[in-house]
Amino acid sequence: MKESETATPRQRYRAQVREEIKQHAWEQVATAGASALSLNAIAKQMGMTGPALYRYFANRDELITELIRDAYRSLADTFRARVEAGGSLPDLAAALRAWALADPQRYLLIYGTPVPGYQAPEETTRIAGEVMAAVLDACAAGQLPEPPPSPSPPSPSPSASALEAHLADHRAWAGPHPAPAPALRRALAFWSRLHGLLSLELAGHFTGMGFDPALLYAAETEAL
Amino acid sequence: MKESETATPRQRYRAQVREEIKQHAWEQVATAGASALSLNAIAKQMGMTGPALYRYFANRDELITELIRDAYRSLADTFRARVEAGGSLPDLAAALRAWALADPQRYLLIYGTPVPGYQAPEETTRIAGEVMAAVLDACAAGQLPEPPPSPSPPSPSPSASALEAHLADHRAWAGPHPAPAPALRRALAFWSRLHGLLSLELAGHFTGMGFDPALLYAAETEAL
DNA sequence: TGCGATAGTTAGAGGCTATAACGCTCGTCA
DNA sequence: TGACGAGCGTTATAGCCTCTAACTATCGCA
Repeated sequence: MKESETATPRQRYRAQVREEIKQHAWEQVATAGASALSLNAIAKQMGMTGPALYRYFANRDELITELIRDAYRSLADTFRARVEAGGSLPDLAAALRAWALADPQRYLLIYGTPVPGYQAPEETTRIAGEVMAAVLDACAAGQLPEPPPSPSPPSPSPSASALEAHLADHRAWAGPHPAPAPALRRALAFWSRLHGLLSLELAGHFTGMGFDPALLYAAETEAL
Repeated sequence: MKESETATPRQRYRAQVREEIKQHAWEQVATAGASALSLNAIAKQMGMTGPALYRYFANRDELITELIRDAYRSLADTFRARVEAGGSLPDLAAALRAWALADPQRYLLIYGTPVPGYQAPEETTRIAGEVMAAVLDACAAGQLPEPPPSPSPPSPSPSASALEAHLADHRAWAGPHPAPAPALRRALAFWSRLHGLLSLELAGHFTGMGFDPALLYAAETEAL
């Protein structure tokens, strides 16, 4: 709000119209999916002609990129808030499902099928990194500080320990995060398993199967 | 082949052109994704004008539906062959990954983001059921016939047993398959976990993270 | 051999993205 | 306070796309 106070009237108007465009864009995305988003239709809804929108977004891709950025931002903020409130991994899992079900197309916008040529800008990948960092925080928090090297307990399978060794060597994606290798592994399992369930559920692959996806989700959450 | 022998020349020609159209369609899908598929472009590649293709497919959706059906058919055949050769669950997992990596867009065509309004025809859901049946076969095969009701072994977590009880009551999706509840649970875990990994990998969410997705896949396969 | 079904054509309506060129208005600054 | 210029929105246009209508030409069967 500070910025909008100090800006010139022209800048304030511009920012306001951009927001209005994005709002209509979200409505279209929510109802028909990102692929059906039409600048022309948005302009008509706003009582303008199509080309006018090109004053605000260079092209359709730039608008979608902005929506993707905002979606990542929203998810990162949601996770960050949970983690700072002391949330554990199951808390994050529940938050993720709630966030996804609140607006399925928003989830699919960032984790759904990308168009082959698309390259996300640096800012987007940075925010995506924030999301992973929050997951890593939760994984590293609810964990034994340093499990002694007794190879007995629930018999870590060969692939699992091979993976952990590999991850210990390839932890660039975790940035400067101090999470130990088992936490890295848990974070990847969290991400991929829950994404698997959510994307199948949101894509409707469970409809008609009769069972309740929430129970499956809860069981997978607990298995982590 | 029998059919094409008994058919009239007209019918044979028609079937042949349909196949040629689908072949060009697959090329487009493989390079630019299903959303970029253009009947016009296909027609030009074949030396025809756009409207000519409407003699063979009522509209763009019907062509895509046919591609989806063929993709499911291909996956179901792949699974069925493995199961009949005595393949275990890890075998199916490896086959799934190979099938997905062979043509990522084909995988995403059936398991990627659907367009909101789309309703799959009965035949498609039936073939999708075949895929699940093969997984259920593998799950039921490599399993203890009837674990005695001793609630001790690796302490089944509350959510997991609640889920199994729920699945025992809602097994309509398994059809007449005789798989016990734990097998149903394993099949769903197989499907959702591996889909999670594959869709993230194919969507490029692992690129730039440095680690090898194959190792993560192997570890998850073993965890099943 | 002739006729009917069917393949492929052109023409065109209506949608989309995107650019170019034009007026008009609003805020700023002398 | 008044003039000027930046920026907003318009129309026109090009070039895609899907899909329909109407016409022509051809192929195969009776």
